[in-house]
Amino acid sequence: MDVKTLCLGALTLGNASGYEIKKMFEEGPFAYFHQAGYGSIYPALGKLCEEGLVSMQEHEQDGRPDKKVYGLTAKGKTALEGKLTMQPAKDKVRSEALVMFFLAEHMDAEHLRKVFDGYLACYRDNLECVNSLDDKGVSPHRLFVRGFGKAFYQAAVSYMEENSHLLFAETDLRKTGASK
Amino acid sequence: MDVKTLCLGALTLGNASGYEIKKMFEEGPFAYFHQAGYGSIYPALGKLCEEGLVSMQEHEQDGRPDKKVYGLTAKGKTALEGKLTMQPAKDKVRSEALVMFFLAEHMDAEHLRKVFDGYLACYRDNLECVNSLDDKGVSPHRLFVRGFGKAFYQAAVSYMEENSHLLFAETDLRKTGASK
DNA sequence: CATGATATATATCGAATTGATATATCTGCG
DNA sequence: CGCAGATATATCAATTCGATATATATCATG
Repeated sequence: MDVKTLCLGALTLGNASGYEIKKMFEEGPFAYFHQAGYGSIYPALGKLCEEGLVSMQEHEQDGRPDKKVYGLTAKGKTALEGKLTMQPAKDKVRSEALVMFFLAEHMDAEHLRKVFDGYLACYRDNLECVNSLDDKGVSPHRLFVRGFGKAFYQAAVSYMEENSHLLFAETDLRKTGASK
Repeated sequence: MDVKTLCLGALTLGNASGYEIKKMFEEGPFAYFHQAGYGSIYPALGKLCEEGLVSMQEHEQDGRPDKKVYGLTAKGKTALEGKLTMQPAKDKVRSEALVMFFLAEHMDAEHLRKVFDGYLACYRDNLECVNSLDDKGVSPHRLFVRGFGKAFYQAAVSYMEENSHLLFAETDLRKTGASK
């Protein structure tokens, strides 16, 4: 699934600028399961415009550069529906923190602790963030996706809270002599 | 974390060829939290060799091309330890299936069902696969990482089993007239 | 026994993506 | 008043992806 398809998908939520689409991947509805940066969004919108799959309207703004608001055309909607008939690729996770934990024996104990604390804090934030969303009026499909994210964050936080000893056991023993 | 660093990390598990490193990301220990393809692994190993961070030894083989087995040098181990002092980037998930579920209203009901069934089956496989691993003799750090994967897979499978109705509710109503 | 699929093994290449940066201005805070 | 952060578009080098090429062994299937 390329960024062009993702942009078409984002525009089904309503007209938006490149900047706003970026935010959908950063903090918005797509944040939990996909990402895209300016460097791929702006060229993608340009190409989609050329192909007639999206329309563009410039809104003058004082000071800031003109806002270019894109919208899905009928042709674009059809193209998106076509893309959605494919088989989705397998999920891809890339977690530098887990790589580091895996290689923890090559790490300084203090830094390991710092990385762990940051990682847990991050997942707690994510969880709190999803939990604070209002589900009223959200379509069941999207609640399914949101719930999936919630379940994942919850599982991650619980697991870390219950199993941190696996990462710190040896260090603790060395430092305190004995601790459970 | 670039592929060069990942290769150094993979080589801490023992000497390996590019092909074997790829498999570590495909089915092996890294499969659950990172990935890398030939197109990045082979150039990375070449560069690491030039920089003296890994050593290389060719093993003749009958028929198949010579196997090039790489090993971590002392300099390489130091370089890896240096890389592991950084702050890890945020986890990145990209799930085409979740994008599709999010946009399910634009999809054919039959295809949606097929995608869902495939997705659930895939996570069940993953879970079974991790559960069948033997934990004996594995260091606690690595058990932590493995357990994290297990927790995630378990959460995904349970969530999908319990909440599929959110994706199919409307369709079911249309087709059967009423079904809970 | 032939055929085809899968595994071993390295390597390359165009296309896509990342991540950082440049530019310019407004808003809100202390 | 200054400074950080938000708004907004855009580009670019470096990296990564995904597919493909090459060559052979092995294993199952009809």
